[in-house]
Amino acid sequence: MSSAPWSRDRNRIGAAMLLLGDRVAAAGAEATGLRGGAPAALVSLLGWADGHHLDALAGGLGLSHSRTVRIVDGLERDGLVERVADTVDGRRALVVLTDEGRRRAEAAVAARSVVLDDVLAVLDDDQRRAVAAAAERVLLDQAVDRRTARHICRLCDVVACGHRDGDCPATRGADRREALPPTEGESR
Amino acid sequence: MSSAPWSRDRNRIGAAMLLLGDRVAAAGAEATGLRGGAPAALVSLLGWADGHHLDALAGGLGLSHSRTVRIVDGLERDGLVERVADTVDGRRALVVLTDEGRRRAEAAVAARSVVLDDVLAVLDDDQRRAVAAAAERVLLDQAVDRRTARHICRLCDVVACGHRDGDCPATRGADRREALPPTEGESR
DNA sequence: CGGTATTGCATGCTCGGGGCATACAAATCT
DNA sequence: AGATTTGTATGCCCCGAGCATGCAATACCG
Repeated sequence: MSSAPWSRDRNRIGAAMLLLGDRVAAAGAEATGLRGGAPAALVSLLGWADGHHLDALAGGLGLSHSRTVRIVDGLERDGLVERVADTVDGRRALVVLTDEGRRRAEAAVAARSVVLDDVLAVLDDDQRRAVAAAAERVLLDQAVDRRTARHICRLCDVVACGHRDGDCPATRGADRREALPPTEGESR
Repeated sequence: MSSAPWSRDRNRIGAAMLLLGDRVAAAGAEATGLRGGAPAALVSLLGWADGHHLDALAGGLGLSHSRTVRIVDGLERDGLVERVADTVDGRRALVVLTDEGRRRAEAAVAARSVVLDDVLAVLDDDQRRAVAAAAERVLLDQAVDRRTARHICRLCDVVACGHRDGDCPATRGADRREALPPTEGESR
């Protein structure tokens, strides 16, 4: 059997990607009871933004400052997040997860994993590994800077991702491009 | 090098998927000058919904009837679509693409292809084939019925997809589940 | 054949997400 | 101290999404 034309393969990849995106978004919304950018905000907080100031979160989410303010307002209203004043710089509002917020964020991450498992269950181990290797290559290639990397990783399970031990492809790709010292500690 | 744990692979697949989704959505919006569900509506019209009534389009897009009405309103206002009365059933408003609408829809499909090519360019041929094979399997597995299949295919390039010659994985998957005669022409 | 139910489209309304422009507060510069 | 910069919050608007409802055409049924 000769291989299908690339246009056909390409289209299938796009369709499967769209399906996964829909499912993941729905799962995140259901697991947190939140919609729009709020689930991603929660997960990003869990991953890297906890205790950071509001603008850093906005940058990582790829949202405007004002939008991020409203999202944090909502999370605070729901008791998932607290604003604490930065003792060093009084202008800054540091956003910290509450215990309940952490639980919700973890639930969102878990829900995403469940969906991915479900959708990918039909593949065999070799296929899953092949897709993962391709994904790693794509991430290394596409994460052109740290801000982009954080945006890509806005729904990541930071532990699984490898963020903690320097194995996150997006971060690695970004560092390579920016020629930062690879041990640089997450800049502002 | 031993293989990475599945949780790590899974997360990378999810991240790459999210990246692709963002890029495709942005490209569709830019190519059409439209936002929200409108680009998908155009592409679905081009693919299978041209000349169908409004509710069919709503079902395929996975949107409410009223939302679809507004989207069609907008497309009509922009001269991309026309409502024509169904001569058989006077209640129905058939939605047909104008020439300009067809051009826009084709532009959206092309933009999606460009993005997919760009993102996947870093892979070698074997990897692309492997990912495509995995995508096909996922689609066959996940398209549980025709409505779902159309939703999955709402951004598809219908020619490349294989819709026209019975090679669309989503449609095949749906037909298998619904045990419909495989040669059924599904409306249109 | 006339009345009722169903189907299909359109519209008013509300909710919420998103961003822009702006106002305000703290810190830094000169 | 005043001026500028940086960070946050708010008013405003646009638009996407759905629900409930209204209305028209068709289909069903006595």
